[in-house]
Parts: sequence; C-alpha cells; structure tokens
Amino acid sequence: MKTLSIKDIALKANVSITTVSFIINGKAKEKAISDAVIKKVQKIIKDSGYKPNQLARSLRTGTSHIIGLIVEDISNSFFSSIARLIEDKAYKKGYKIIYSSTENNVEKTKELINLFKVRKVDAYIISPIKGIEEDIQDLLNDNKPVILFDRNLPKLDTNYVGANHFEASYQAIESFIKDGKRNIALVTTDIDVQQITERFEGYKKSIIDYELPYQENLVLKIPFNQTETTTIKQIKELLKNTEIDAVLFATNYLAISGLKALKDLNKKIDDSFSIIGYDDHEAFELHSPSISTIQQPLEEIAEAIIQLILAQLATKTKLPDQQIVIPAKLIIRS
Amino acid sequence: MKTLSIKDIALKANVSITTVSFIINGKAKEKAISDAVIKKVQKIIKDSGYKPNQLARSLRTGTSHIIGLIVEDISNSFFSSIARLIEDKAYKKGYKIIYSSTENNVEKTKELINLFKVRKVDAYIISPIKGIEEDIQDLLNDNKPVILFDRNLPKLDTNYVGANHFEASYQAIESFIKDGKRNIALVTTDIDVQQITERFEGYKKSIIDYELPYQENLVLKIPFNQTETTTIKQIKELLKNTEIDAVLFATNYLAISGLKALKDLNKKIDDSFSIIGYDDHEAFELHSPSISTIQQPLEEIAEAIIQLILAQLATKTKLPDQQIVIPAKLIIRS
DNA sequence: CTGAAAGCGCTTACAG
DNA sequence: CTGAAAGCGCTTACAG
Repeated sequence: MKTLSIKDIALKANVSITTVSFIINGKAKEKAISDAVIKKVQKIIKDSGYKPNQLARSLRTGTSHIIGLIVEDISNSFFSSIARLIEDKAYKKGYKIIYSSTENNVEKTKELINLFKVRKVDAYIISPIKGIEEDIQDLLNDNKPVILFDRNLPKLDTNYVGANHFEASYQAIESFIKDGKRNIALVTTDIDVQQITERFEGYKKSIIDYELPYQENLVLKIPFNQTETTTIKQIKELLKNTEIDAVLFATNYLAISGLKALKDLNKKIDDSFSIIGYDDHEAFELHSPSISTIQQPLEEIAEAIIQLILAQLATKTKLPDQQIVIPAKLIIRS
Repeated sequence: MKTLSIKDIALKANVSITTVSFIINGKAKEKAISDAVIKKVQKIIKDSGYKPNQLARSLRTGTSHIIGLIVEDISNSFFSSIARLIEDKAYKKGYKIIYSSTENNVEKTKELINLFKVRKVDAYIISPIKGIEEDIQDLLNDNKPVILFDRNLPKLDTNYVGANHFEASYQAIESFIKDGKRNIALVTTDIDVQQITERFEGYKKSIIDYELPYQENLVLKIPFNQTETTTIKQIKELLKNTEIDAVLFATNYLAISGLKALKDLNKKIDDSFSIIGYDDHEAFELHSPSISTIQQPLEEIAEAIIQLILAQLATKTKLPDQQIVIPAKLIIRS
C-alpha cells in the first residue's frame, strides 16, 4: 500500500497538481478555481484518505507547524508540567510540539537546535544554558521566534518568560526572619544560570536588609552532575551545624534530597527548624508536616509563552521583544 | 547568511554534488574517489560548517535517525523517567528522540502517529491505547519497527516490553494477606488497557487463592479524565468502610491521591492499616511512614526497548517479534 | 575516478 | 479558470 501523493490525486481528478495544491491550501477561491472542481477534488482527497507529505511541504516552504521545546531535563516535574501545558495549548492552535532535554550539555543543546532547525521548526521555546548564545542569535537572525523561559541570557535581545526569582527568594527568607530564624542556610546548585543566581541574590539581599550577618558557610552549592547520594551526604554535612534554624532549597530536586537527608538524620521539621522548597512537588504537600514552597505559576508561564509564540507566528514583521516576569508565590503550609 | 547547500560545497570544491554526497555519506572509498578530492572536500565542509539538510535527505531516503516516542502523559514521572532513559541511550547511538503525549485520546494519538510517519521517523516506541490497532498495523506493514511498552495490544503481532503486572499485583496482595490483612481494597482506573486489567486480575486471583471472599465493593475504579479533587473524594468515600485494613493503588498518581485522602481524613498508616503503591514516586519514600510500592525496573525496560529498536534498525529483514516481560519488584518499606 | 540527471512530494510565479 | 515548469536539497542508478 504505497502512500498517495498529490500526483495520484491530480491523476484521479483529471486536473493538474497545481490545482490540487491550491485546493488543499485553501487558495481555491483566491485562485478562482471553479466550485465543481473544488468539490470533485475534495471528495477524492477525502475518499482516498490522502494526507500531504509534510516533509516535502516543509522543504519547500520552510515551515512545519511544529514548535520545538528544549528543556534542561524532561524528567524534572517543573519542566514536564510546563511541557504538558504548552503541548495542550499549542495543539489547540494546530501546532505540534517536539521536545528534548539538554542535560545542561552545551554540545547536546547545539545539536538539538540544529536538529530542530533543519527540520524547519517554526518557533523555539528554550530553557537555555550559557554557551549557546551564538546559536540562538543565528535563529533570531533567521527571523525565527525564540522564547527563552525559566532562565534568561542577558546578552541576547529576545523574548523571555520567567518568574521573579529574586523577589521570591527574598520573600522566603523574609518570612523565615519574621518567624525568628537567624541562621538561614541556602542549598543551591553550582550551575551558572540567571535564575539560580537570582535566587541566591534574593537570599543574600534579604539577610543583609534585615541586618543579619551573611555567613558564607551556610550556602551550599551542589554540583549539577553528581549522584543524589553524594548530594544527600553534603546536605547532612551542612546540617551538622546545629545553629542552622532554617533552610531554603533553590530547586525542587534539592529540596527532595534535603528531605531525604533529614529523614536519614531523623531530624524533625518543627518550630525550631523550618524549610522552604522551590517549585512544587507532590511530595511537599504530602510530607508531614507539609513543606512550604515557592511556587512558579506554571499555567501562567505556559500561557505567556504560547501567546508570545502565536503573536509572532501570526505576523511577518518582527515584534518588539518582551520580557515577561511573573511573580512566584510563596506558599506557606504547615 | 543563507544556509549552505551541497551545491555551494560542490562549487567551492570544483567537483560535482554527486562527489560531495558520496564523501558526506562515507561512500567515498566504495566509489573510488581519490584521496586528494576527499581531503579537499572534507576541509571545505569543515571550514564552512556545512550541515546536510536532513529534511531533504529524509524526503529522498525515507529515513531520519529519529525515533518517535508516544506516551500517555509526559508529566507522569513513570513516563518522563523512561523517556529520559531512552533518550540518553538512543543519543549515544546517534538517534534523536521526539516525544508527545496521547492523553488517552484516540484521535490525538492517530494524529501523532501520522505526524511522525510523514516525518519519516525510523522507529516507534508507543504506550498504546485501544483504537489505534489499525494505525500501528499500517506502520508494521510499512516495515517500520514498532515497540509497544507498558501496555500491549493483544491483537497485534509486534514487539512488546513491559512488566509482569499480574504477578506483581498478586504478590502485593499476598504480602498483605501474610501480614494478616483480610479486607483488602483496590483503587484502580477505569481505562481499559491490558496492564491495568492485569493488575486487577492479580489482585483477584490472590484473594481467591488465599480463600478470602472477593468483595466487589472494595474495588474502586476511578474514571481517567476527572479532577484529582473528585478522585480524592471518592477514595475518602471508600475509606468510610472501616473494615478495610489494606489498600493497593494501581498507579502512582492514584496512590498520591490516596495519600492526600488519608491526610485529609487524618487516618494513619500503621499496623492496622497498610497501603502499597504502584511505580515509584519520590513522595513514597519520603512519606512518614515510607510507602511500600510495586516498582517497575525503569532502567531494564528502557534498555530492552532500545535494544529491540537497534536490532531491528540494524537489519533489513524482519526479526521475529519479541514479548519481553520484566518482573516488577515489590519494595517493602517501613 | 567522476558527473549529469532523475526523482522524493510538494508550492508558487508565471503564462495563457 | 487552469497547467507546465522550476526549485527546495538531497541520493543514487547509470554512464563514461
């Protein structure tokens, strides 16, 4: 059962492939094709189940109705939730999403961008890492919509959607301080991306604003590419400092590791020791006691991204870049 | 900055595009291209940063070095973990993965398969739903490798990789019974797919084998497409039956909803009331007490899938279908 | 040892 | 109102 081509349809309908193409692409009216021919061709298309070959179409037109989504790690619930929301929204507008993980690997990311590029993806949604500025600039020069999210690359002029990490982190620490905490630790990662830096800056600023001493030994920077076992060990090490009365975890997976460390240590979360996580995770709410967390509004972020994409796709002219910063919310649970 | 084509390279090298193509595709030796020409062309390719257009290549050859992965819901950690593992392994062999979620929607799944098909995906990994048998059969007729996983479609002759759900569920119930439980509930979903049915059958068989009465009112079938709030309500309703001394949850998200219900009810998990979940979830281990669970060996499943794919891709002839059933493990935590 | 040419399946400027 | 033809960027059978 060979798959049908536009030629087969043209043959059956006894018209040229040009005519068939016009009809398929809704240009029949514009091109003044007679109603009779339109009807006939449409019937044949329907009866035969013919579907245009998108590869050939993309090769010719340079478009694909596909949006490429590049995230750090699809198995992280923050990214998979966003991916799912974007997928839903895009699908309703006739766009498909294909996604892939960078694993914070510059080489892999470059290859992915190239993969998407040669496949004529119409737009890119990227949670970027440093080192791919040039590749993204190429896309922009190529007039492709690019939306960065979660992290920004300050060197680039492009669209960005993300939460206000500085503010969120500041508020989390503020709430600790108002609760009487004095030795507040930060467990973060060593990857050098804007949103992680912001979380750190918010932590620091809040401590200084409230005239607490900034203690470098209370900040633990976990290497990105190490096993969770090692991470847990390092967190336990940190917690040997019994002065610590509160911990902010800068990502959800670090908070999970932190909870495991606490469990190992048999250390309770109570009036004298609090923690706050980042991004939500099913485990936070279920934990006894429930874990407070800084929540990024996934729905709003996904919506903002898709709106930006659609706006750009709908127009030929380059729209002004937008930097959309959405406030994250501190969810206090207890 | 127009992107380069094979023509540009041929022009620069002063050879035909045929020669360039042979060199790119490693057929230079076979086609007896002179070493001098090979060197020259390769240098030009390298210096110019030329990358062959994969779209054109796919259109011509019908292959793409891409594997399509279709799962129920990428935001479910079972699927996102498998996706990530498969992606890693495939990437090492030079294959890229593109994935998408079916949301248990037959129409969307058909469209996705078509999307992948017209893009000449080399192989398919699908966690299928009923109603797409024909589409998959088309792929098989088309001589494309298809690996079903997680769920099988018994009507089809194709490869399958999955866990032994019947056995796993049987053992879970058996362990409850050996613990002295007598009124064991099952919370499962109403979707009619093999692996869910098997979990139910294992539950039933175990109860009957151990000569306990099979009580229909202890089996709760949750509709797939409802809100979690409703699910939690239904589970709470079930738990009003205080005779129940143990519950097996047939999926990880149902177990999560179950834990939320218990938290709402302030009902403790202890000697007189036990639960077992399905698939792992960070929240299970962290919960106090830790939640026992039936664990599918993700790494082994991913490895089996990728091996099957690579074996099929490596040969032109159709290999015999394989049904790989991997035992799930009951992880008892306490 | 190397090249001209057909063809994969489309779209579209041009012609009539 | 409709069609012949060029071209998107490749691969490969054929010819020399």
